[in-house]
Amino acid sequence: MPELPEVQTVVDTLRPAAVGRAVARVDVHRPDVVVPASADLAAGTVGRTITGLDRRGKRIVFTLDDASRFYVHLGMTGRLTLDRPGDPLARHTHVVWHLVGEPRQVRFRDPRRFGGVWWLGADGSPEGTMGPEPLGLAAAELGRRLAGTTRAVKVALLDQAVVAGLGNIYVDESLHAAGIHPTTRASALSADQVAGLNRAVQRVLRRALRHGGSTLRDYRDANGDAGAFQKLHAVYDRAGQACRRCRTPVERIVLGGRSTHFCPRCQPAAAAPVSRP
DNA sequence: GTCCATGTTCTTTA
DNA sequence: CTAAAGAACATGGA
Repeated sequence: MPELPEVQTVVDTLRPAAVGRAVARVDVHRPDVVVPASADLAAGTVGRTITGLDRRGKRIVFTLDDASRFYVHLGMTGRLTLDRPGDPLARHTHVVWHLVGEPRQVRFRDPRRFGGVWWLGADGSPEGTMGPEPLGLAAAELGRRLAGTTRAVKVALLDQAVVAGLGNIYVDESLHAAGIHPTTRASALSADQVAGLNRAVQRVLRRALRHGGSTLRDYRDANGDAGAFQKLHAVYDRAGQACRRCRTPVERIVLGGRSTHFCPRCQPAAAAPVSRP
């Protein structure tokens, strides 16, 4: 479910209820969603106060008053929601945090379990090999990162080590907004194309943030509300439908194993695209 | 039954 | 050796 706009919206809707609250109790219904397996999430969080809630890439980072941290990744179908104790516990709810002085509890639910909870302690970092945040990124830096790979620009932008936070929806939407064909080799982009792409990424992400992200199926913010940006998608999940800019039918191909949507008129094929089957 | 899905990581291939 | 391509993970909906 989650790319940068969705994850940021979860953080924004969860923060007022969570930050400043002490953790009264943690129910771990499914211990194997906690990484590493040796971590004791309950022991590390009960009695601590949540002092920070932030997003880094697609990771939701909780900071506690003893400087220990953990992050939640929503994977494909994960949700972090605020629910009343009386609300029925949905299937695949793996962890519940009870807070002091906040009637709602924080529930982590993830049917496919591609997501999870990563315990960092006081010394660990949520960074990993993640690249920079796309909002505020300089075009020259994006250009340096794309120049280093011959992969299709679509595939390169999905790589969290290149830029953090983009996923299948926003890569397709950004490439459309920039007028760049998804099979174009990343290293073959001109400086002008990179600059345009950088602007397009930021414009698309900011618009999506204003609309609370995209809800295709699973995504909800912490209050359980769906996003609205899916109604404004130009190409994503719109194969065969009219491009919102030029009315040409949107095409769908597979790149990097992922559905890829583009407008053949707005995004003309490059002279030497990455070959595809 | 089939195919597909907002993601990441491991394995295989070139 | 490295980079790229493909498979795998687990569940549910169309």
